[in-house]
Amino acid sequence: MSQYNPQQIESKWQQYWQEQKTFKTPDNHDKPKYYVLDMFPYPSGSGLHVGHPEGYTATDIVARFKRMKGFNVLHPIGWDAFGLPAEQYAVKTGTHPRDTTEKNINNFRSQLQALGFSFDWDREVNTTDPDYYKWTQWIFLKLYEKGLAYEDDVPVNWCPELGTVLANEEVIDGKSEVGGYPVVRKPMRQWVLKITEYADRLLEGLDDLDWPHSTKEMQRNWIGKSIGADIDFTVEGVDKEIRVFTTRPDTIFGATYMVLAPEHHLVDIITTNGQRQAVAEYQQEAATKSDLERTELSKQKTGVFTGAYATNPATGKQIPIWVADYVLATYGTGAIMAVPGQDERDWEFAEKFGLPIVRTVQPPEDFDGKAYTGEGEAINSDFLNGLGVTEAKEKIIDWLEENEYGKKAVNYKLRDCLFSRQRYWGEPFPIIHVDGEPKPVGEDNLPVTLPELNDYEPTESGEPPLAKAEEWVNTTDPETGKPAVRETNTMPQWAGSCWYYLRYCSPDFKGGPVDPAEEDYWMPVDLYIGGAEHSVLHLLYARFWHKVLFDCGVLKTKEPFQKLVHQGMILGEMEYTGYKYKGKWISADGIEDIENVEKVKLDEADVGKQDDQYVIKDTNIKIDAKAHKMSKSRGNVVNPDDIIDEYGADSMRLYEMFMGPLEQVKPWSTKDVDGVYRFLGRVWRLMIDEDSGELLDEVADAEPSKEQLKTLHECIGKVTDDIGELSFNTAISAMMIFVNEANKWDERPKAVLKAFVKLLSPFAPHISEELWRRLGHNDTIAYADWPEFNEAYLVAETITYPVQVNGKVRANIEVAAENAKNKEFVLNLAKEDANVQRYLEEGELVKEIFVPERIVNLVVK
RNA sequence: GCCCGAGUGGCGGAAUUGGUAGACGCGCCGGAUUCAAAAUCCGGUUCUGUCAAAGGAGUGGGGGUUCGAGUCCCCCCUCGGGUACCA
Repeated sequence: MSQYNPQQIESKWQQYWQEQKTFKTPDNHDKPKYYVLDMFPYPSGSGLHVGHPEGYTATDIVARFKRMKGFNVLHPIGWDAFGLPAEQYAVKTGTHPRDTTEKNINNFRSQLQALGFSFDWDREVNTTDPDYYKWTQWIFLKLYEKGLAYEDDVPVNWCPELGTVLANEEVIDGKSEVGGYPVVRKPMRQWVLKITEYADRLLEGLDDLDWPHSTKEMQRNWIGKSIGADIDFTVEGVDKEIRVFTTRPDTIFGATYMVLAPEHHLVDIITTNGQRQAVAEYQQEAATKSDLERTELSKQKTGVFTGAYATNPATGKQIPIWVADYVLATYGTGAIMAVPGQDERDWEFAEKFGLPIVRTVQPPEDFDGKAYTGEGEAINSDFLNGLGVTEAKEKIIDWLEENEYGKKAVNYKLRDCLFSRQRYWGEPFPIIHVDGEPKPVGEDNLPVTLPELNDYEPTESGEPPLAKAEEWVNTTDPETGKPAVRETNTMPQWAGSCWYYLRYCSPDFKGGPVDPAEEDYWMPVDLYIGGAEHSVLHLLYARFWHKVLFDCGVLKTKEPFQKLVHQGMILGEMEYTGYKYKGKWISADGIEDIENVEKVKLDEADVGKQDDQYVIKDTNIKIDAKAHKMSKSRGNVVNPDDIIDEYGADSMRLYEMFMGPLEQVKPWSTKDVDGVYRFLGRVWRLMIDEDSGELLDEVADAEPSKEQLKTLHECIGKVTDDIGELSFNTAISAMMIFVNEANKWDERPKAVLKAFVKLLSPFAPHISEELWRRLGHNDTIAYADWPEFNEAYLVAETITYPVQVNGKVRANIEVAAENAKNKEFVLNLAKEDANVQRYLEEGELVKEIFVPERIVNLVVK
């Protein structure tokens, strides 16, 4: 008895690969290289979910394919292992985060190995390893030296109860997501990275990258470059000017008032005594609102008059200055000239507070809205009248510059990024404070390692946990011998992931983050696969660091990731939900309006379909049918281990690739795994006698027939092309077609079977290794030559032409290959067909369409 | 609101980029094998119609271009993702 037994085969070959170090990256640079990278995982306690293997299988297929195509392949993995969960667990249990992390990594590693991924395990990196974070710190020092890392008081979401700073998404309605404690905006001393200095280069660099359009677009929006003008308005009676940024300087004649953000530094100076109290109250109110609240409550504009006036430099008129929180302190100059005629927000505000509105762009006749933001001729604008928006902008900027009222200016939405966290489990900063001033510790003193602590909670005064390690904190400046205090903040989780792809090139290099020769050979990453949730932050920060290291002369490449692909999320199984009210089924529409509706999960067998609606079978009671995101709380999480136990890793890999296009969101369906499992069974039985376990008698050293070669080469062509385009689902389909065909053969030439096994091997490596061995090879299939596609074998003896009359197929005709391109011959044959003739008789033949080897269309009137 | 992306059988999806819509798989129906079942194998499976054919309809809806449209153009609807007072 020797049926296809994945469990046996898979552990055998996984062991073989490990012992033989089959996937060790070659040390020499004698071949073309290919660097294929996955976004490395955070090793969480719950282990792998089915989303991880999706991207990893895709890259593994490409890695294995490229090896067989003769490339030196770098295909590494590692761990993004700093982070909050291990620290929170430590606070609760006292377990050192290092121990938790190590345990989780071991679990992840064995899960990944059970899937048969061809990672080079000798190149594993771990962001929490001092040998790794030494270089994270080293890069920070470079940033510091270049003036790109600085300390600043930044308002952060401070939660006194939790004693920590929270990210915006961790704050809900002014309360902490965990525990529901109040959160306040509080300025704290933080490390900040000056990413804004690279805004233009980060924008321009996108052009040449082979990335999803939407991802590039998101980065562009995030950087948010806008071109306009800075204009200074003088304040009446105060020797101050207010600078505004505007993208519409052409509308300045319609600027009927100004607005300052509540935090603007001039508010206190210009406010008149009469308005002082009202303004102070308004500022107080604004301070207690979070950014989110300000925008969410934005339906109603609020604001107060400062009592002060400025002069509009274009009109010479006095315009009132208001304070309102719809102007953000953090964008532009924190002040605007308000042009209600051409700005919806200004219109809304002007309407509410009775401020004058002047149109300076002529709206089209049929325009019935309020503010008009489109193209049009300038009106009410003196010397700009009659000009289009673009010309008016140019002219007014010239005028502003001549009269020294302002100048052309560029602004970005992008802000410098907060780089410190008040936490333990992160990279310590290589910074000491001497006489209250920050000072780098010097390269020779790296790494600055994390001290041991007894507990991981922040101090009562809200200082980070590291402040408790007094012996560590209090040190001396090695240069001057003066007493010094170590920085007690740590770096955020994303620090380590900004450069890990570089470390893989030379994981043991002692002279820097990456060996220049290795970087020169391996970089850039040729294919990077990971989730779309990292479209902006990770990918932008990594590009930023990369460019900084380029400027430092550490790197020769300008961009890290040449081609990027996002795998689509895998949702849970389709769920059918019916609704009951007072014990009776009710239709799914309109249930929002009814209270006490009972949700009932339905089995697929009880579901029917009427037109486009899902219904309870044989009724017309509508139900909901939806696949949801996998989540513990929903209880629809699929564990890869279970699938491997039942079907094997090869089936798991194959199924995830067969589900649909890699980039698409798709619902999981365990019963569909049966399909690919059966396919592998058929592959097995194509060659192996299940009774004896030996090769079948049909498997022979015979010359392949023409037909067999055609079947094989159709498969080679399709699979080769499809891997190149990451269309794994159709590649698998092509292999299924081959096997369905080959199973009919009485004689199965070894040469054909071997070629097929090679095609299968990147997808289902374990069964392929096993069959390769049984077909008479003693070495691994991993470096076998990829089969050469030969189009000559595809030539068919006859070609079938569909024959249309007026665009509808009325017959199919067989034409011998030698006549297939003979237009006259084919058309005559087509017209002879009895059914075609019936339709030709209905009128006069006016046109004949002949597309060689495709179609015939006869047009009759 | 704005910016992307997508709508194809009962389900996941395919379609050489303008050339026979529904490949491949799941499910379902029928048959073979079996004492029986599992497993496996063979056949069928968009809807409608028919003993069978011939036909007719059909890729979210409406219009258009074309000999020919799932594919190209215009308008609309629905769903998914991102973003949100960025002046």
